[in-house]
Amino acid sequence: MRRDIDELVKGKNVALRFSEGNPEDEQAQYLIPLEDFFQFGLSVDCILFGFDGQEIKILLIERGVAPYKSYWALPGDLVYPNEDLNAAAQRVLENLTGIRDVFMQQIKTFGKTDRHPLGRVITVAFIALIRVEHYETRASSWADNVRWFTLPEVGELAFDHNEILNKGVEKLKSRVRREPLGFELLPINFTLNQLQKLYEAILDRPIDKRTFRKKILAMNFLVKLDEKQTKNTRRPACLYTFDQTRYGELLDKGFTFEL
Amino acid sequence: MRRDIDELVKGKNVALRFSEGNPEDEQAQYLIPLEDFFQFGLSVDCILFGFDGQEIKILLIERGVAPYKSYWALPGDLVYPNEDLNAAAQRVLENLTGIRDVFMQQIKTFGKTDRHPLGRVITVAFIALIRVEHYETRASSWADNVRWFTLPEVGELAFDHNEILNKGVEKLKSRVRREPLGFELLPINFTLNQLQKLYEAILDRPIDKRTFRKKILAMNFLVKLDEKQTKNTRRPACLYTFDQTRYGELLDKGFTFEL
DNA sequence: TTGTGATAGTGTACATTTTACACTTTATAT
DNA sequence: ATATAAAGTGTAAAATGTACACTATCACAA
Repeated sequence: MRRDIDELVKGKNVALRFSEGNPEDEQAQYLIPLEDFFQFGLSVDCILFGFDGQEIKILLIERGVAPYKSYWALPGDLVYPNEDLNAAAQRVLENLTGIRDVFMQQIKTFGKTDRHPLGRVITVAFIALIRVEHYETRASSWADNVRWFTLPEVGELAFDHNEILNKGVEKLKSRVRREPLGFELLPINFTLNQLQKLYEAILDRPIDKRTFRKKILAMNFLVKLDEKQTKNTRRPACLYTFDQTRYGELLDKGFTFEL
Repeated sequence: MRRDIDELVKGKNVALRFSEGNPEDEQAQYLIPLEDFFQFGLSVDCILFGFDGQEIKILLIERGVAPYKSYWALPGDLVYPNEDLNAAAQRVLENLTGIRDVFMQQIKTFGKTDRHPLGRVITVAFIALIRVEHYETRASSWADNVRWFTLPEVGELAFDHNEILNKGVEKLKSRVRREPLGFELLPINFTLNQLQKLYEAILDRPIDKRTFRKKILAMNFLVKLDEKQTKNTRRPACLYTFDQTRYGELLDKGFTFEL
């Protein structure tokens, strides 16, 4: 993939030569000044959202190394040279929580020239949603400490992570109304009350119970299960599950989720 | 900003040392393997949308250099080491069209490992909207040729630019319904019929005239001007303009644009 | 100047969607 | 058996969205 890469390290002002097709063809060659190429660091940062039944929480790590040692930060890491962006983000979260195939979406890339004290490192930010029931956080070599925060608990973070976090919360709020993301934060089988509480937590406003149930059931991709909630103090609630296949079929017919 | 950078070129396996605060403090130092750092190329690509009164058009350039010489491509360029992402995108479009302060939004970052034949170059994609009345395209040192395309006219583009373009069109369609972007594509003063045609072109479906006018005027941020359209063949239409200040005030009151 | 043609501009009735609102049911725990 | 706490359900009024067809105005040409 990368050719003549040895040229890169021979000296600071060496240009990288690259030819396409016939190497004799002068026209097919061009020079790119090294100064302009392969100068950037690249990282991914993940805003990992969870839901404990009451509140939306965000997983942060306490940095164990400089820069920003002992600051709390979004989990993130440098991208490996042969790794896709999504793969890097998945890797970060797998190392941290042990979960594979986390639901994840890219939200924005942050690239201010001075955002990293070490040099020009740009970062691609993702939001990730997990079912809290599953997670098991692990300390990593980069982190002293790992902890779930509610939004108001979050203080000053490392790098530009406050800005990234704000963007992530904003995107979660807007996307959760137009895409069926909420289910990623609940157990596979959930009650309608759990779902409603989740939406109320994300959108930060109360929702009328009957209206909510009518709307969400009318969309016709929730399947009512025979089993009911166990371990409830009082009357147990019916369990539902999100039918991905049915949702896909609806999409094909031009349906758009909206809440 | 970047310290000890000379280390970078001394040899392939040298690590970059960085210390924060007191250099005596061992704890505050850490090593990053060179292999993982400053390995990436970074570019921006712009999807430049224009509207000729009938159809949405996209500006493409014909590449004059390898790779993908003589393919059509989105305008883009490598980001300078000390340049912010937005600044780079603005520069690309200023060089191409002579316009400064183009309306622009980041849409997504594309970073597949094999997307660039030269090496690992990731690109941050933007959509940009301009008033066609103003533009004056210029050939650049990178481009043989510059031309507006309608969407169906676009063939196979360089790199992964078809994928980027599709994403851009998708984002334009969804954002134009939730943000007052359309006005960026029309002259400062425009008629309601022009505005309607624009929406019909972007959303690719007919809209009822009376419904459209009622909706858009009810939002209360369009100002009817005294002057009327000139150079019309038949009855001239009233001109309107978008009142940015008024729109801002509405936003503060919790209003959300929706069409 | 007058007539004609093309586009601008307007209002209403009906259908749909959204909202607000309070009581009954059910399983559990005592 | 009974008390309790949470689950679950329907309707009417308001607001919003949609469909639809004619009149008004100016430019141009005769």
